[in-house]
Amino acid sequence: MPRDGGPARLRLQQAALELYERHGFDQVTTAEIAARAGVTERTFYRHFADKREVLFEGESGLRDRLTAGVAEAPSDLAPLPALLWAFRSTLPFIAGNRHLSEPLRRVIAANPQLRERQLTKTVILTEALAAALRERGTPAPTASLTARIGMAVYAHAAALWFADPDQDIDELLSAAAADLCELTTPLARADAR
Amino acid sequence: MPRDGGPARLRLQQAALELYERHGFDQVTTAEIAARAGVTERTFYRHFADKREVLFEGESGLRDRLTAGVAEAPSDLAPLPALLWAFRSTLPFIAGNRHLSEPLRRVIAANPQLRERQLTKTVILTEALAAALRERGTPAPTASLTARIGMAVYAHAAALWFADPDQDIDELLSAAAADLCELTTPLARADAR
DNA sequence: GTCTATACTGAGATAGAC
DNA sequence: GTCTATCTCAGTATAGAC
Repeated sequence: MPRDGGPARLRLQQAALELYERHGFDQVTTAEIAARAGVTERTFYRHFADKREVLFEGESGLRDRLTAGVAEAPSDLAPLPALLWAFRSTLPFIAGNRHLSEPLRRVIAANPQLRERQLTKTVILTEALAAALRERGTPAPTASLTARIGMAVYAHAAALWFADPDQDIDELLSAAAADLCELTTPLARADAR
Repeated sequence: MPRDGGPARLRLQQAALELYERHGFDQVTTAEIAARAGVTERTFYRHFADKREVLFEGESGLRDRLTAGVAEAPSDLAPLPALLWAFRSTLPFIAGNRHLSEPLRRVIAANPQLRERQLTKTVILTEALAAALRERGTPAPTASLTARIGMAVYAHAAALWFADPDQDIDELLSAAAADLCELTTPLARADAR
């Protein structure tokens, strides 16, 4: 069996993104992707659990950066500020990779199946952030709630940024955090009930 | 074609839940579900878009109740308190249906495909809540962020409740809201940056 | 209601790295 | 020799087209 140069995995990812973007996710078969990558269809499934997963390798990279950011955040920061600190530390990376992540984003946005998979990745990321907070000593329930709230703020800022890329993402994140404070002040007045 | 008694749709839902629970989602074919419901496989796909969707009819009921709750909430309530008010108004319904929703919950939790679909339903619910807040006059970006935060609080409380059903879900929701306030106080001190 | 494409799975064989 | 990546072949079931 001739093994040509590059790793099949990477070639499959590139082939998939190109074909998905050109013809649409539904119109591309795994056989086509495999053919373009120079391997058989079965090999596709050895590397990726299904037709969607081939696009989401990059997610784990972001996850690693964010959890590392939580670990590196100043230890005197409270849970939520520590999370926001971690988000800020990844913004340069995100903004810098925009030209690469943009086509991927478009492909995912265009297909329900891919959007569905991305939600799963978001949940995994949320759980990873909760675990990272627990590593800092945050109690488990607090860590879980903080991760959910932090992801909500982050997702909100990201959505605004994607809607209007000219805005500064750092400022959007700060604004979202400030908005969160405003939203919760009436709750504090009403006390625990 | 003999049409026996009950509506096919309901029989399909019941048959699917029973079979999924007994044999596992992956091990059940749509043909088996249809046969058990006394219809053809084609009829299954007339009623439900895919093998998963058959389990998620109840979600739209909860969505309707929650959006109605947001509309009915006292008009002087700020967005987030209004949302929490709506959540509280649905708690009796949720707690009351527990014996019915429990097996459904187990089936969904046991399968990644079903969990993935549920996440989609959660996103749809979040967007519906944001729309309901806009109907109350909440500006669009605030409505969106509020819906995300509210869902985070609700999901957190629900997770704790499912982990320990003996706790009072109303108190769990209040506690989650109080925890949210505590989480955000250090943010307010650090100001907008 | 019928037919079909294709996503996905399983078992077993081969090729090369170490 | 082991281990891993790949291929071959054969099959099932979902979902969509007709």
